[in-house]
Amino acid sequence: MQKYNDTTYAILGILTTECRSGYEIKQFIDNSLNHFWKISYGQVYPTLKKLEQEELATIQAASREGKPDRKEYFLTEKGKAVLKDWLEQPLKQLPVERNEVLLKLFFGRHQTTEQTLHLLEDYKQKLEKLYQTYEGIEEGIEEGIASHNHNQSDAKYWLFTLDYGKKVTEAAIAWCDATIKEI
Amino acid sequence: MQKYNDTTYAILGILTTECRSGYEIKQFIDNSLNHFWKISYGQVYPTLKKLEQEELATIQAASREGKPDRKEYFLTEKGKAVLKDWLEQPLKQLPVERNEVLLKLFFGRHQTTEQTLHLLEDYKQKLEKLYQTYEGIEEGIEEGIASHNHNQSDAKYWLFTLDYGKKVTEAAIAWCDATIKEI
DNA sequence: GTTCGCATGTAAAGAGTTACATGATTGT
DNA sequence: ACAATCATGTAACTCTTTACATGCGAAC
Repeated sequence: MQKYNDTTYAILGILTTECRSGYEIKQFIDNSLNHFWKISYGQVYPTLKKLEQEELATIQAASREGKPDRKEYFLTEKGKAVLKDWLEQPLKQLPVERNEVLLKLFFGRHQTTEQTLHLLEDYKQKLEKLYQTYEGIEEGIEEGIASHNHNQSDAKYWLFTLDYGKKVTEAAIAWCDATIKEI
Repeated sequence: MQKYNDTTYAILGILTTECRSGYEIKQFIDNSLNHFWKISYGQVYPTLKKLEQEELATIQAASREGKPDRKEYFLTEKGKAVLKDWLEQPLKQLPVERNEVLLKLFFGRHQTTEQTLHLLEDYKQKLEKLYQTYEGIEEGIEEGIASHNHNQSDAKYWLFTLDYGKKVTEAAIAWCDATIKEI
């Protein structure tokens, strides 16, 4: 089976929800996958175009009263098969996550102690803000369940991914505290 | 002051250690920064070339008995100033770290429970291996201190970055365990 | 002589961001 | 008129990986 990139699989997966247009997909990623995935319109539209060319999805033009026309995409059987196949594939090697803070800290000898402390405090603050973002997304998902806006069995998995973000961010914040004390 | 990319700053920083050649820089990154930074020869050599063109470093050809010739790079005052300036700059926004596991888990509804469990167990195993890699790097740094192979005050910061990797990986492993139980 | 580690490099392809361009509809 | 939101798209640029090409010196 032909290989696609993860961005393609992400969009393929989102098309199993009620998201249908490029605009909506981008919104969805910004609101619900933002803790571990992001995407720009510069990727969304070309990828959708490719999806149709490869017959993984079909397009339907939709005029909805009160809003501009849009293109709605629907997975084909082939599209569903490609998604299913990807889900079954073993994980690739864990990617190295580049971290600007650690890179600067690594060269901490060339900074003053104040600068290093400031770096860590700034990082900690950003992490705390991130944590709050996660809580916000979590609430959004829970509201979505309550108002039946999205599939209940999807929500379960969505909450798992959020928990990951929270746990890992907590650990990073704790490391900041410990390192600030040790410097 | 002109801006460069983080890869350039990483190399600039490494040139403050005893690493002098492109080959050595690549080795160093693979051995000591591998938990939060990586680089390919396709970046190393062109970046070094640019460093010289921009007068951030000078080249010296070096013949060492028993080994092929190589080019040794030395930071200029301008190079040191650029590095220092970057260290002082405030952090950019935290990047979104794409995570293939979370992406697959997000679409867990389209998998069997067995598949999801397998995904998480595979991830956990990879994280444990990663943790061991960190311990290996840590030992390497400690040996480097003992044998005076590298600057003592560098080592302090290097160990901080490793601790980060360990703490965050631990949290991820704990999340795997908790999620496996909950599924 | 051939394999391994040391050493330097480039070209092409792929991935992703940014900035731009366009236009509909609704509310103020 | 105008701003805001919804909506689609492209071109240029940057960054990175991969694959290839080359060659020295040592050890077996």
